[in-house]
Amino acid sequence: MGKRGKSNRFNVFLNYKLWLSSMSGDGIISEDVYTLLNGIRDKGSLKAAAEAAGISYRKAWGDLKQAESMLGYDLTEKTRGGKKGGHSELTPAAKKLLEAYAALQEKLDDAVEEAYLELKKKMEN
Amino acid sequence: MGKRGKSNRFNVFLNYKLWLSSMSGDGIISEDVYTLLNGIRDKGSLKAAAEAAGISYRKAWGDLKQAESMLGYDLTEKTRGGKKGGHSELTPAAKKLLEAYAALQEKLDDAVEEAYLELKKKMEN
DNA sequence: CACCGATATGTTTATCTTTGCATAACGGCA
DNA sequence: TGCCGTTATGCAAAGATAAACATATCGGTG
Repeated sequence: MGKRGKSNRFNVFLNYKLWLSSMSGDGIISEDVYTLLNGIRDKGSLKAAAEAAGISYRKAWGDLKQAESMLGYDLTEKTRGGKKGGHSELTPAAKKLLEAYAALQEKLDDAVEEAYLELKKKMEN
Repeated sequence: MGKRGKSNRFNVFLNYKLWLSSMSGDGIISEDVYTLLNGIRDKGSLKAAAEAAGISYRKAWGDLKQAESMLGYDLTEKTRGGKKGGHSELTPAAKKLLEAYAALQEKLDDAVEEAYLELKKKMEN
């Protein structure tokens, strides 16, 4: 089986994180927000979406509020009271954003995977 | 000049961050480490590199140590004492890593820029 | 109308990250 | 040998971030 290979393996993973910011850099729409929006679409409430995402309701609510204020339009339509206590659902703009983001993420996942393989190859020889 | 355009501009920027981690996810080589390595190559000392990067020496030293322990080999060769008090320089492995990383970053910058334009186009119509 | 469960929001705690401080070792040089 | 500037490292202090807690509001429903 020879003696090469196996010697200097580059055993690390390449990770990345995306986010949108205002031009001043302060406002942020993080990956958390996308997760939340997905959760809201699936569950119909911010509370349930926050639980599913593993973050506190307080933070989920704050993140969402900031995202909406940064974009300048609503991502969710919320109601209080009613038979189920209230609910939240996505606006058409939010649906569009989710769709566009999913495409973006898929493309970047591929690019990162490819770049990682190249990095690995360079580091292993 | 018509009335379209200008109405719903998607005035946000797409940002991203890269890092390497061990398979267990704990060890991390962040962008800070690459900045530090570049600084060490240019300045010849970790102290100067940390200052240039705008982080404390304490953190710079810790980050570097962790990166080296995670990779399993040294990225810098350091000496204490001597005429200038001591100095640090990159190992060949670190130079290789910097080179490979620069290529990776360039490729991903392009991919992100492209993805951003697509996202923008989708969101603006 | 009292209750329920979700939204809405301020306030306090806890957790995590980074800085700052202190101290030691090192090795040329005056 | 005493000084200088850098590496090396522990530990306490400060800052940033998120969780927890505490209320208040709302609107169907029993």
